[in-house]
Amino acid sequence: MAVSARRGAPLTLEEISTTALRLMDEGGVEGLSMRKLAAALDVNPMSLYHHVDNKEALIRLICSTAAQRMELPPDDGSPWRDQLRALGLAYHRNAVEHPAMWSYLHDHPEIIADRKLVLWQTLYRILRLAGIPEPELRRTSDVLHAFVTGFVIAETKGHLPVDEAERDFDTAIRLIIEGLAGLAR
Amino acid sequence: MAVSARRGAPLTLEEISTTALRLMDEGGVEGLSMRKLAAALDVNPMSLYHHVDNKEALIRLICSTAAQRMELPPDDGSPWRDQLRALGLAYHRNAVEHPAMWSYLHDHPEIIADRKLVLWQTLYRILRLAGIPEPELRRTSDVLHAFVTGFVIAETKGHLPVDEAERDFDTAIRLIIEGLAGLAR
DNA sequence: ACCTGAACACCGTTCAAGT
DNA sequence: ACCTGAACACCGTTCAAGT
Repeated sequence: MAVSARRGAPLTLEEISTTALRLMDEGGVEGLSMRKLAAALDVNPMSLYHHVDNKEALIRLICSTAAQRMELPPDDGSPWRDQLRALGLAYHRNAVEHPAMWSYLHDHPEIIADRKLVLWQTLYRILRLAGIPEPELRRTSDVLHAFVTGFVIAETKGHLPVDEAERDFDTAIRLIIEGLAGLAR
Repeated sequence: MAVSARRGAPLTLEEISTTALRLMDEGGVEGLSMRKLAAALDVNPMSLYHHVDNKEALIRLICSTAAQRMELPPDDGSPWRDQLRALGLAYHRNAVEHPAMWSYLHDHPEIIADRKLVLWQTLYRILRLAGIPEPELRRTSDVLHAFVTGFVIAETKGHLPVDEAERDFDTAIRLIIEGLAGLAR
C-alpha cells in the first residue's frame, strides 16, 4: 500500500491544500513552508512532492480553489449600487479570513485571469447593470477589481478600530459607485 | 581601521540601501537576501548587521527612503483633476521602477503611516482642492491611496500591451475623479 | 503508486574572535 | 568601531531506495 508510516490514511490534494491555507491564514506566506506543512499533516516533507510540483504550484492551487469557492452575492434583482456594495462586502469578508492569500493573489493576478470565474462573471453582471458598455467591461472590471483588492488588503493590515473600518469601507464603496455612475454617463 | 578585507572603503547605510533596492528591483523580494547583498557589496554577510538590525529593518529602510524621495508633482495651480492625474502618473512611474518595493509597501502600510510625508501632504492638498471636508481627509486619502496602489501594482504585474495599459490607467483615474466629484457633492 | 532518509544548496542570524 | 568565520536552525528540492 505504501501508506505513510506515521498516519493511517493516504494524503489527498484536498487535505494538503486546506491545511496549507490554514497555515497561511495563521502565519502569513512565511508561515507556510513545505516542512511545516508536512509536520502538520504528520508526513515526511518529501511526500508532498508526490501530489504537488513545488511550493509555488501549491500556493497557486490554494489560491485558485479558494477564489472559486468564494461566496458571492447572487443576482437578487436589486439595484446595481446595492449589488456592488454586497460584492465589496463579500471581498472584504474573504480578505479578513485569508489576508495572506489575498496578498499573494494581488501579486500574482494571472492565477485568477480566467474570465469565466464566478468572481468576474458577477462583476461583469453588475457593471452591465450600471450601464458600462460591453467593450469596456474587461477594462472596467480590471480596474475595479484592483481598487477593491487594494482596499481590502490595506484595510486588513491597517488594524483600525472596527467602526473606523466600516466608515472607510463606506467611503470606498461610495467613491466607486459615484465614479461608475460618472463613467456610465 | 578594520576596513573590509576585500574592498577599500567602509560600508555606508546609503550604499547598502541603494544596492539592496537594486536587487529587489531586479529579482523581487526573493531576489534580495542578506548573503546576495553582501556578495554584491563585496563584503562578508555579517558586516551588514553592523549597519542594520535585520533583514526586515533593511527592507523598511529601503521602502521609507524611497517613499520620501519619490518625485511628486508640485502645486502648479492647475485644476485638481489635472493634479490628481499627475499624482497618479507619478505613482505609476515609481511602481514601474520598483514593483517589488511597492508590493512590500502595500503589505506593510505602517512604513508610510506618517502623515507628514510629502506623499500624504500632496494627496491632502489635492483632496482639499477637490472639496473634501477637513474631517474626511484622513479617510479619503487612505482609500484613494489604497486604490491607486492596488491599481499600479496590478498594472505592473499584468504585462499588458502599452496602449492597453494607458487606457486602463485612464479609466482608473477617471473613475476616481468622477467618484471624488460625487463625494464632494 | 506512494512514501521515505540522506544530501545539496541555499537562507537569516548569533556569537566569539579578530583589527 | 568595524569586520570576520564558524556555527545553528531553518528553508526548497533532488535522488536513490524502500513497500
